[in-house]
Amino acid sequence: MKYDHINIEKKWQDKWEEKGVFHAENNSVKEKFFALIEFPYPSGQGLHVGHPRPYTALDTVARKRRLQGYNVLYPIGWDAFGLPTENYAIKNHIHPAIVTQNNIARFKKQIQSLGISFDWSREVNTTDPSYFKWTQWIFLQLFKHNLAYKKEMSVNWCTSCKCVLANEEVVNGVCERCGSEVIRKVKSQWMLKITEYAQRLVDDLDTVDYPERVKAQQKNWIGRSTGAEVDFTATTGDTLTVYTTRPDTLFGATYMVVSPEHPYIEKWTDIIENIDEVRAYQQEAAKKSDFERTEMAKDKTGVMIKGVRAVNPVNNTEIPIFISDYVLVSYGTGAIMAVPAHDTRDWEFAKKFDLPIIEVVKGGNVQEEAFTDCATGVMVNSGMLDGLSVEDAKVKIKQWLTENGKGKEKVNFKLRDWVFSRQRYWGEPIPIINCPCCGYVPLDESELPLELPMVDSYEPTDTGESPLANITEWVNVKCPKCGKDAQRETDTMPQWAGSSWYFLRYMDPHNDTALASKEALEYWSPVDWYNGGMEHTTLHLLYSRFWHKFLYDIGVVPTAEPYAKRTSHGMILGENGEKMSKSRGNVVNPDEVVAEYGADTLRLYEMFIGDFEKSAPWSPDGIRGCRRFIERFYNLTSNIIDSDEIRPEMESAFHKTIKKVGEDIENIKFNTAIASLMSLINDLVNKGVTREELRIFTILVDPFAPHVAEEVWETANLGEGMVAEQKWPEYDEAKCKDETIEIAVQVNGKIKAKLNIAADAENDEVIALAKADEKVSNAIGNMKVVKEIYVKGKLVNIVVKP
RNA sequence: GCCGGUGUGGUGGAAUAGGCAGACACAAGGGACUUAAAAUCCCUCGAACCACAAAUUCGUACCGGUUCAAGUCCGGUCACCGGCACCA
Repeated sequence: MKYDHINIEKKWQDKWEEKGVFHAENNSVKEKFFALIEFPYPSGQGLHVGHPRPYTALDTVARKRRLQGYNVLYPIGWDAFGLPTENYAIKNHIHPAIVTQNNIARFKKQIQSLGISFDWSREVNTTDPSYFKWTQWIFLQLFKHNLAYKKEMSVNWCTSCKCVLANEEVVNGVCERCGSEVIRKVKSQWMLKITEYAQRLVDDLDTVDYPERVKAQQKNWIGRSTGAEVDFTATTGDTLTVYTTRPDTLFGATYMVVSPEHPYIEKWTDIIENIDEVRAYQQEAAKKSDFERTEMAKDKTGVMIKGVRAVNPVNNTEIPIFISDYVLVSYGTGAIMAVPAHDTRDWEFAKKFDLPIIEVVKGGNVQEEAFTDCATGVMVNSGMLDGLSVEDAKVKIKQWLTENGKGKEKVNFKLRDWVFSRQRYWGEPIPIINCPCCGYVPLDESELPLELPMVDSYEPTDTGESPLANITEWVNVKCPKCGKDAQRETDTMPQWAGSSWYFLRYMDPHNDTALASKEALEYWSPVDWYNGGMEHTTLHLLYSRFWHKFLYDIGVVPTAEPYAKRTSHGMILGENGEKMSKSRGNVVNPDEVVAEYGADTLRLYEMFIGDFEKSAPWSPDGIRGCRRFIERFYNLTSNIIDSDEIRPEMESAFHKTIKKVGEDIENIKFNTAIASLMSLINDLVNKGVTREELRIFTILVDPFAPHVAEEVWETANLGEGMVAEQKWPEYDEAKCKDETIEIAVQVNGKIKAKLNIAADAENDEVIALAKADEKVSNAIGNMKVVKEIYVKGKLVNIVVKP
């Protein structure tokens, strides 16, 4: 019997929607389960087969949880602001809003053809004013709590997008999005103080269930380090503070280095004897991008500042001060004490400039190379620290510094504040008015949403100003505070804004008096299970945790963390094992797969292709096995034994499969869950299937291949209603066990025979049986038995000696 | 350089409180059905030895260790992937 996937899948998709079986209830006494996927950016390319992998995975979980009686919220929406849409709009002279609308329509049609159990009644769209009203509202709260501020600073500027980028968006010195060169540009930017939350963003990772690799990457990115600030006194009388993680090596500091941007250079202009040389070096450094500076890391450059020296507070030694671009202005204090004996960078610099190298931790040959692997060493040449371990020396010197007013313990982070403005049209306008008298004045909340003006030209400008700046009728307003002439902020928010809180909107998507009602937030928070890509670990995931913590602090949301559990899917690669991309020509469009094999086959294959957390290459051959499974399942309906019971000989197989499939789904081992269903169906095809067996099997298949499950349910008349309305079967642990089992018998670890024994047979009994076996006794021969081991249900090992 | 991960048949991948390596599937080969093909069904399928079978030996990147027993644990090496990187 041929399986007509085209008509059957359409039929059930319509029925599900008609009955609203996937709609979540907001006022339910049932236990809730909130499953979340990263909502897609509706690009012009449409879906490729990588998109459905996470959607299907959580759909499998969501469908199973519904069958288990949970009130499941599994929503979707569109992260639709952003540059690709805007660039496409500019090129083709279509308004980005129209482009967005078209792309969404296409994405929606594609996704709906997959039969994912999304609650479409809660669809959100970040570009919808009723949505971004609340994105702007959150920004205003951040502003009011001094977490949003404007700052003149050197920023990453993409020469092609003509737009500022966050540090996170610069990859290897080029724009993450378009691959163009990124240069430094000094601009006034809106910033968000994510650094204020750095410590909590690290600490609270202990309270959530994320994969270790995700936690590690976030910690790495936040880059917490503990050390000390040490005050050196310059010969000018100024205090020059450095940050170090190795205060124990203070006696080994033979010179200092300040970054080219350090403010003391200005201050000391008249004192520095070689100021021209210093200035020239500053200018050279300023020309280089951050990337160039780090690329040339190997070769240290710098200039000694003549006329000023610094005094080491522990031994009053005068040491020289250099400027060098290997010291970054943006980290610590922008100045370091250099300990060449125990730091590779300082060592290289000291060698180049012929500076003294003093060993302060015993163990290496510091004239040959820096001895950095010295955490367990002993202090030397260090006055009061001599003889102490590195660990103890750290404690003692910090104490000394504090007591003598020469420094203090200090924690530093690599994380920097979030550059939040973009000089583009297609983003949320920042709801701030710049008044010459009152400064930055927040728009009154009653004026939200502040919508984008409809314009003809939204091309970026070369001057670095937002295209909104040219629209004078929009820009020029009266100051809400003093009523005088003022101007709107013309920068827009980055794409990360709308996606930093979208999961909250799903809880109550049509609310127009709050981002979501208190009741909805209380009931649905936190997200129970969030699946997404590793590429968002340091961007979206960190940003949204930051916003959520802020919303928690001001009493808007009930939990400190937004996501209780996070999982990550591997990519679907092209047939050639490379990442799918248009330029590589290895993109597989799900539409074609759905047309040829059906959505169920695609879903099943995406889950069967391999370990969900690892990437796997697409195989046009591999998918055929999944289609075969669907057909074998469908054809079971013509092989039914008229019985409403599980046959005794099938009992353990069914109980085991129920257990395995259920556990594997929760543990994201979809591939082995499907393998166990395949094993069972192979048996059923041979032995036939009773009505009850088919009923159970169909429910187990449903989370993976819901259309064919419904069709089988209906065709075989297995029960009232749809499969989607049934109860997930329970298993009985006692019935998962077989009465007789096969064990292996080894002699000295080599398998000699297989034995069928009763599962509950005792040690002695099994060993006696094993020894009675002809092959085993031959192997033992007349050697001496020294040990007999029976591992219950697994094997026997008889250890013999000649 | 630092952090994280991975390494198993022709292929995708199973198997870790240490216990029969290769489940499940794909591809390939052989057979049945068919005028033929497709589909379907049955058989074989890590390697060596061998006419064949039985038996034996080898085999989870590499070297070594612990153990009755190691893909799994420990020490070391190599390769690849991802992230970070002059962060003091």
